[in-house]
Amino acid sequence: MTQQKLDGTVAGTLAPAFKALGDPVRLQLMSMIASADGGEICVCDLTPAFALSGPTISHHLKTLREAGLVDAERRASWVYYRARPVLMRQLAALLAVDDSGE
Amino acid sequence: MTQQKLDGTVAGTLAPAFKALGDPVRLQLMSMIASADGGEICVCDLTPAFALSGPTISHHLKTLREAGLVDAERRASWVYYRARPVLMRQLAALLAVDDSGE
DNA sequence: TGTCAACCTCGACGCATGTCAAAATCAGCT
DNA sequence: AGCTGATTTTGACATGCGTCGAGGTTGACA
Repeated sequence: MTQQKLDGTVAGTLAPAFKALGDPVRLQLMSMIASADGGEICVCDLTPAFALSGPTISHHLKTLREAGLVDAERRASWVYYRARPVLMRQLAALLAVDDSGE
Repeated sequence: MTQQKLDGTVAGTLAPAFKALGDPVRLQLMSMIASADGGEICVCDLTPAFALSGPTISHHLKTLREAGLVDAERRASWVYYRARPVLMRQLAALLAVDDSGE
């Protein structure tokens, strides 16, 4: 009887992060940001990679920001995004733990 | 310039799985299923663990099923759910890869 | 001060989602 | 056949989400 129900607080914290990754556009944005050379990438390099309007990309980036998956910093005219690996590691760890019983 | 945009097909396949995990209830359901003793667990053991109606739990289980995260099998009057670790490993691997540049 | 480019916010539009009660299905039992 | 319990489906409702165009803010530069 090891039905380990995840703690409600943990679930409430991690679920929004999974949710933020649950959109193909945001998943691709996240992969571009996380694998960017120098650890960061400008919005002006992200936007033209998609057939979507600027506001829509901005909205998705805000979602990733609010989920705690990325950080943004303005320098001069450009805004640079970088990944926050701590949270990503938590997500990966949770999936691995779920996996352990098999 | 390693802005590795995830392939659109991959993103379209994996995003729904992340999306399915993007709800606290489903995340807890998933943890109970994945860590269940014997690798499987009955719906009748899942439902009372939440302050939600039976139909609502059934709906969330269907979402997990359609995302490819779990399998269901009916035996006698009861339906048993078990995790599909292959997909979970893909998700974990993607997060780890994103992480590698840091 | 004015102008331009980059980026974000606002308001609106359809569509998807979480939830429930009610009804349907399924399997065992009498 | 009929009853009972377990699970899913259906129909409905309110809320949330992805998208866009229009407008606003910020910073550089002349």
